[in-house]
Amino acid sequence: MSTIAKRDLSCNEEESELRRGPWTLEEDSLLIHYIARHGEGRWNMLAKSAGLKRTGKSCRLRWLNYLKPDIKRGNLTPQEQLLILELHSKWGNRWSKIAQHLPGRTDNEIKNYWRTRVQKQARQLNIESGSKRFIDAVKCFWMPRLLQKMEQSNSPSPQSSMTTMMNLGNSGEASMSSMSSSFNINPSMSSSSSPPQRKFIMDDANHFSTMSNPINPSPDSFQFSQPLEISEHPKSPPNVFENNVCSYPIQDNCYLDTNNYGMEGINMDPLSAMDTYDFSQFDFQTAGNGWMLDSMGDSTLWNMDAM
DNA sequence: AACTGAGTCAACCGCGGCCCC
DNA sequence: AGGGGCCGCGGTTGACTCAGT
Repeated sequence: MSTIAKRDLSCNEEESELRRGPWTLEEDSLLIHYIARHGEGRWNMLAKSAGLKRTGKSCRLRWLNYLKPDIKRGNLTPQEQLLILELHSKWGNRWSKIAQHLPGRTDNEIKNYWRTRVQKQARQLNIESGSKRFIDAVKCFWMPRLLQKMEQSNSPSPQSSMTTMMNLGNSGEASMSSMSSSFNINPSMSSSSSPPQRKFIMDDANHFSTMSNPINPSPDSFQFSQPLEISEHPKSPPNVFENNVCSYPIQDNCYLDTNNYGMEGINMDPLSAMDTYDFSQFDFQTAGNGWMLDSMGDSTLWNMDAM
């Protein structure tokens, strides 16, 4: 008899005993109290000893994904979303590995986020998630918008949430190490009285930097591990997807140039000429990339509020 | 108010790796 | 070496919620 058949048999034998479906409060309470007394692990034995008519697997899942005290509730923050996008670009669907770098978030939650939010965007763009084109779209549109959202939510304490993000990243090997980045964000570019431009720097050592004046740096509160990097931005309407370079304004007030899968290339220098820029002016280089324009012109896509 | 379709997320399932005997 | 049990991971499902009509 095959292993699988044996497994099925053993499952059938116990099927009448075992409960399935949503957990009740009583079951939750049993599990919580048992783990409080005896600790977690040995899930099959735990299930029996605790008097739960559940499989060890089910107990483990319930504990790790729902009952464990340090689990965070609520929506993923833009910082967490950004980290997920970055780590997924590096590791793919290694949800548990990604989750290790988002304290309080479970692999299940991250996986659900990816499937319901990220893959939804891919479907709407009519592209395959995980494809080169989709990765480009994530890098060129989604990440910068998250960054901008972070900046907006950061004020009046601009570095706090970014610092949080970097701390998250410091928990392991991946962190934000690939995000040697430099980008400027000026959310109020379109207003006549622009606030001081703020520039963010991320380096290979997971150090995050911010400064109010990139020309004459005066650090707000940060450490440098490398000389400040000041990115240049193009002064003319960009080419799009030429030699796989994604280079165009991402919003009225931001400009993005990326030529790789990391965030190394992200520049979000405000570009005053882009204030009134209209996506419809774009002359895409290749017909094959028309998908991007079509979809990006739709303001309902890549809407961070919907994430 | 009732219906419907889309979105969300907890839970289940199958598989593979690891460890012990 | 290999069989069996346990554990963890990633994919999938289905119940529930909510917004739109």
